[in-house]
Amino acid sequence: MTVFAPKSDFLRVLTERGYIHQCSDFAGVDELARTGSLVAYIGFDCTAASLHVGSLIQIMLLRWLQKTGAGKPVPLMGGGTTRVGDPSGKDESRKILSIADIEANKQSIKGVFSNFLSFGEGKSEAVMPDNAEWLTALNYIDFLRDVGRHFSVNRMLSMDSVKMRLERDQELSFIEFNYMCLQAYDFVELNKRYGCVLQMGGSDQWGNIVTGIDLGRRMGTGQLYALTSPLLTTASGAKMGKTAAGAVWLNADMLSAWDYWQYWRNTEDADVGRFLKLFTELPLDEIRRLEALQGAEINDAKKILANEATAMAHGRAAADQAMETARKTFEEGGVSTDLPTIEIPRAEFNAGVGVLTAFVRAGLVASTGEARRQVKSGGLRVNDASVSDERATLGERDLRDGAAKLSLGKKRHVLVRPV
RNA sequence: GGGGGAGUGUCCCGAGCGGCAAAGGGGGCGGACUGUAAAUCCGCUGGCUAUGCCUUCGCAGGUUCGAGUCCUGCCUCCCCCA
Repeated sequence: MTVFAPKSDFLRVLTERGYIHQCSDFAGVDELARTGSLVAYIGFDCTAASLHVGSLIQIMLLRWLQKTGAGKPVPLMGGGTTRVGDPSGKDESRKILSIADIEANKQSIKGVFSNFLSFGEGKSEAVMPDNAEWLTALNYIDFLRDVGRHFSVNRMLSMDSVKMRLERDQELSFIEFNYMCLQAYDFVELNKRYGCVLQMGGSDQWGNIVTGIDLGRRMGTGQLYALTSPLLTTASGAKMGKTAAGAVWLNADMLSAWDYWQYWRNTEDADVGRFLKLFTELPLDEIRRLEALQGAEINDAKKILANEATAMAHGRAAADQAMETARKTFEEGGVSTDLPTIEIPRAEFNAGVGVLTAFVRAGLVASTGEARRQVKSGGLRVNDASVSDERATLGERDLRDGAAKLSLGKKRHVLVRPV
């Protein structure tokens, strides 16, 4: 990357913290950011009911834009484009979601942003449009005449997202092939509506974004800009945001603050510094101190990472509570009443609930068969005592403060409480 | 339209002479070692009221004591020819 000394706080922060993969024109973006007149958007798919950690870096871009006073963040809901499906970076066609599902997903996703951005009509306050607002109103013939004529199929065929599919003989439907045209058109439309001149996104979006810049020039928007963030993987090569239990969702109703905190707490040593820079707002000199910690001491840095990241997504109170629960559970080996809890009717409990069944009910294992296998390898514990008899039952003697602690492995704990 | 090939354990890839709950990977989970890390090593990786029973190899039939494996039809995908 070329050496560029940004004058704006926005680009300086992004550069220092490692958010930038490519930018079409550093100086141009820098100047707009410096004068506080940078309107920038990032599109978000509505393919699931929540965004996950993989989108967090994008959300942070918008947050820094607002926080540094560089301009107006525009998180764009892809209510329209999600009906089409983006082929970028995907091997296979995406299944097409129903319009009702997309709408429900959109509503659910909207909530996340209020934790990260402040919305309003002010110059640096965020707005959240949905591209369904203009895309669904398009008339096919008009669109072809006004917009379609600016696209070269020759060039579209040479784009990585398309080329990859063609080379591997993988189906690329016409509807997906059109995705980039719609995304490009979004950029132009947002320019008209909000004076938006910068589109940001993951590095896999570079082609789509540049296509939008190009369309803008042909349709008279004036100069537009692109800025992409690196595609994040963990130090050992795994994609960000996926765990055994599934994606690391940002919505509290899909992943509890406790589990979210644990996700960050379990960061690999080699990632701590990088993640502190990207996913917290701690000052850089503080981060340098934390990432320099050696051996077991780096656990302190991970706790701070978990705390800061959780506070941003779920609030400071939820983060503090997760930390306290973790302290009691892991450092004192005790029972925190704030652990995830399931309830079992008193009568059923008194009649005797099999341990295997209890672990299934707690959601720690998928079936009694799996529970049985875990018993064999010593993975199940009740109140920290290893389960050796698969026919044992839970009873009054297992209750501590009215609940029994079931554990799978060393990290996953659930309380069972008779009511 | 004609010819050829493929679809396997509901995460993925992939072997499979008529005796198959089905080889081997990857991923994942558990255990050991540690620091709730990484790396490494070991075990497990259809379901159940469980020495048994039930459901699995694209779908539906058929042959057979017995079918992932053989036969027929259908669906989907790929390649070659038109």
